[in-house]
Amino acid sequence: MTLIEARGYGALTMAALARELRVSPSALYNHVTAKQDLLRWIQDHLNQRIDCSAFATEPWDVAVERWARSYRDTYAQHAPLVPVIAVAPIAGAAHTVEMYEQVAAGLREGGWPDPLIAEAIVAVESFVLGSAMDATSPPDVFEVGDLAVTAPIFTTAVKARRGDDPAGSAFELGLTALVEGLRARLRTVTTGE
Amino acid sequence: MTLIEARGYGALTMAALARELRVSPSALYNHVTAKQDLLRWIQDHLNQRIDCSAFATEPWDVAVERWARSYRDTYAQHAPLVPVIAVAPIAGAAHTVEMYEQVAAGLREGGWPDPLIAEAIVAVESFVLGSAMDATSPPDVFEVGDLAVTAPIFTTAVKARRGDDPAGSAFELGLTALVEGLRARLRTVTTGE
DNA sequence: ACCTGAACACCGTTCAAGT
DNA sequence: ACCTGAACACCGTTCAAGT
Repeated sequence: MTLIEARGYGALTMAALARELRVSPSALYNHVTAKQDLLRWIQDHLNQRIDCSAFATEPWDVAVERWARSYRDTYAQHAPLVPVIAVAPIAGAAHTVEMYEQVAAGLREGGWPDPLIAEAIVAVESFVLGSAMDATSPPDVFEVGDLAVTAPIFTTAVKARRGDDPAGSAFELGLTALVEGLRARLRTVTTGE
Repeated sequence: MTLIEARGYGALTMAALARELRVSPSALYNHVTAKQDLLRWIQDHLNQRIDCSAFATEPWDVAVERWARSYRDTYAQHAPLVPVIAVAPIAGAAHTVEMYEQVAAGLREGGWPDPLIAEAIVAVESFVLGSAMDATSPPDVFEVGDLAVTAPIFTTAVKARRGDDPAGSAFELGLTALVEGLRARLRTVTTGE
C-alpha cells in the first residue's frame, strides 16, 4: 500500500490512490475516515524505519546523534509529511510510540531526570524536522539577486559556504552543537543536586 | 491588505481575499502570479516584525537567543506559513534579506568565520521553525492511550513534564543548549587556528 | 462488510471580453 | 493597466444504492 509513495506526494491524491488500488475513490472511506488518517498511517510506517538501535548500546549522546541523522534523512525524503507529523497526536501509532520509548529509555539510562526527558526529545525533534524541511529547499534559496548591495555581509557569508551540501553541513553543525549543549546541561543538572 | 490574517489561514483563500477586497477572484492575478507569491509577500511582511536589534548592541550569543525567541513567537502564530517559508527563495524579499544581514553582521562581529556564518544561521533557523510548528501541536499529542503499557518509560516521562507550556519549555531547553553548543564550537574554531 | 456512481462544495487558475 | 464572468481541471468527502 505504501509502495505508492514512490510517485511523490503531489500525486498522493485520494483519486490517484484509488486508481492504484483499482477501486473507486469513495471506497477508500471504508478504511479511513479522512485523508489525515492515511497520512498518519504513512507516518507511523515511516517511523518504523528510523534507527533507534543505538540507544540500547551506546551512550545517550552518540545515540541521539545517530537517531537524529536517521530521523532527518527519512523525512527529508518525505517533506510534505513534516507539517502533518509535527502536530499529529501519537495515540494509536504503535511504531511511533515504540520509537519514543526507546529514546526515552536511552535518555533515562544516560542519567536524564524524568521531567527533562520529554523536553529534550521535543527539542531534538524540532531541530530534526526543521532541518528536514530545510533539506528540501532549492540550492538558490539564499540568492539575493539585486538586493546584494543591501546585504554585503550576508552575501559574502553565503558565498563563503563550502561543500556541495550546505543543508547537510548546517544540520551537522546544529546537531553537534545541540548535543554538546545538552551534555553541558545534563552536567549542571546532575551536579547541582 | 495583510489585515486579513486575523481571520486565520484556513480562510485565506483567493476567493475570500477577493471578497475582502470587493473584487473578483480573477482580478487578483493582475497583482500576483500565483498564491505562492502572496504567501511570500506575507512572509516578508512578517519577517519585518522579527526583532534583530540585539545584534547591534549585544554579544552574538545573547542576540541569537533574542532573535530566535522573536522568530519562533512570530511563526508560532502563523504556522501554516512555515512549510512555505522554509523552502521559499529569498530573492526580492527585502525585509527578509535585511534580517539575514543583521544576523550575519552580528555573527561576524562576534568572531564567527565567514564559512560558518550561513551554516549557523540555517541551524538556528531550522530549530526555530521546527519549534514554531511544535508550538501549534495540541496539548494531547503525547497521549499514548492504550499503548501506555508498551511504553512505560516514555509515559512516565511525559507525565513528569512540568509547567503549563511544555512546548515553550522544550524550546527554551533546546535554544540554550544550541547556543551553548555554538559557543563551544566557536571556541574550538578560533583557538584551533 | 465493502463497493459503486453520482453529486456536492469547494479549490487555484486561465482567458476572452470589456473599460 | 486593471477589471469581470464564465469556464476548467481539479480537490476531499458524502450518501443512496447495490452485492
